[in-house]
Amino acid sequence: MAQSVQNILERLLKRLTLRSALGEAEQRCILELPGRTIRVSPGYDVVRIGERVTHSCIVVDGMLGRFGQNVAAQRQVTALYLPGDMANLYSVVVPEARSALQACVPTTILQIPHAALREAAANFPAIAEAFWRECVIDAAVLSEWVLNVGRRNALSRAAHLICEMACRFEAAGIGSRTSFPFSLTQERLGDVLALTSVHVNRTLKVLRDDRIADVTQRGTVIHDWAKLVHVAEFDPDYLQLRSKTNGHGVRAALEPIRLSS
Amino acid sequence: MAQSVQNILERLLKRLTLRSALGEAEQRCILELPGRTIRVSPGYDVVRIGERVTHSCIVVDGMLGRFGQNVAAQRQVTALYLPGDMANLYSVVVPEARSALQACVPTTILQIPHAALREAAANFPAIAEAFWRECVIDAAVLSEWVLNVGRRNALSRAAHLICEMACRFEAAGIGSRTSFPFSLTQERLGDVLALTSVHVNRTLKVLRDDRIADVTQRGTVIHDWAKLVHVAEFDPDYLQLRSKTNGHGVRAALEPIRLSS
DNA sequence: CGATTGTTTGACGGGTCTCAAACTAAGTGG
DNA sequence: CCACTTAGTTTGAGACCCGTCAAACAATCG
Repeated sequence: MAQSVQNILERLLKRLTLRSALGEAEQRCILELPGRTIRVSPGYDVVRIGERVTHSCIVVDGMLGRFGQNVAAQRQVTALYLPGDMANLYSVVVPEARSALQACVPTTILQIPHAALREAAANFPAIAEAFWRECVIDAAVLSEWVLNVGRRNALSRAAHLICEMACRFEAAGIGSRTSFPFSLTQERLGDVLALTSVHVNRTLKVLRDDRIADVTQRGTVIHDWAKLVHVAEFDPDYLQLRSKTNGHGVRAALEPIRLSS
Repeated sequence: MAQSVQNILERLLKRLTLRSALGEAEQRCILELPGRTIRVSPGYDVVRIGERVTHSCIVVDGMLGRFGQNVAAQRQVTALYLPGDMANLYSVVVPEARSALQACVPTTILQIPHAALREAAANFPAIAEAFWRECVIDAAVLSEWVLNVGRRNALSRAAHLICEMACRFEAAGIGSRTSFPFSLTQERLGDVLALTSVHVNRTLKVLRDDRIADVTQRGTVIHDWAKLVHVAEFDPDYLQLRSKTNGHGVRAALEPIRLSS
């Protein structure tokens, strides 16, 4: 709980190097980013719509959700951010917030000034590229979510969310693939899944009765991963969580920018 | 129709400078990008899922759609690209395609090698930032689409799509706000709106009968913009189509990267 | 122990899907 | 110029998934 800023930045660095190759100087630059941690309660708006954002934040502990809203005051979560995630890295290049960022549970965040992130990106093109890549992967996850909401029914959609959370919690080093501290009220789950809380309840009941997974206030436990994946039509590739910086993939692709800077 | 590569790059440059400040050298760099145009028929896959992409493409004429697919072979369009748009700029940093890119109508595209785009980004940090920003805005549009699919009914959803297309066609300089060449088969519209073609038909009929808008094979005509916007709950801000590079906004934000490179 | 927040369950209604068939438009070849 | 084909649009009937409304139940905290 009481993690030092240093620990958090190491976790961020681990996340970045999973997908982008960073040299020693660049890694040091990331670890030396300035920032201050704040702790917020569930429902607290870290960013409000229309606000001009000056800091990006890393989730240290807890969970943040990105929200859109229609006139009927129905909310729709468009992204969930776990410990180690840069929740609004994109605000560095588009500082006018078009969606809110809200704590889903008691949450600690580390706020890093845009100026520091820009300076890091300016000094190290590989960092600029890593930031760009993180934003693109964020969009890929969002893209999968459109497919989810548009083309899967409530059961499959809920199962898909659980699969995604399982993979992301595991990658973040929190809990295991089959048991992790993912717990939202059914109301908030409805905001994520585009369902009413009543239907969320019925859907979770099916997953429970079929002995596939339990999603409760005390966390999530998966009893039958294979069946869950099947119901969800889940393919984890889009999360880009498997390291690629050791093969010839990303590293090779990076070279042109590296060489000419 | 027979536009020169030069014309297309000028259109691209116009798009970029709408949202990012680029100096003279940077503008010249964009205009000197190499590429070749190809013409494809509706249904042609410019990019297939799983493919390793080596070129990004700009839409010259026609329209491209980005597709995801679930196991039931239901397709979901996650983005539409109009003339002047960089359809898969993101592939520069994530070359493994996670979704297909398909021509929706007869389409001409300009393919630009990743290497050239990387070199431009490496030589000019402002170009790297502009590319990053375009990807982030793409994601913002996607984010609005999640809200659309998740929280609006068929009528409102269709109206929202028409509003978005109206603004984007206008910004691209094609047709007018109330009359523009947006025409897809109702089957493809269903792929975009996450509806069956039958229900697309019924929905368009309501818009037609209420004298709000006509979407036909010969294009789209809007009869009552105010009513359409109201039905759609449309707010164009998320498209980021109004120039901001003349105020102190983006230009000021750019300075840190400019200065230290 | 009451207040509050969240979960669970039931009955009913409506928006969208499915299946099916008729209709229209455009192109092709005899 | 006219059958014929093909792709797309339009309309109807019935079914199903999920939303709405309502109320009981459970858990947590002062």
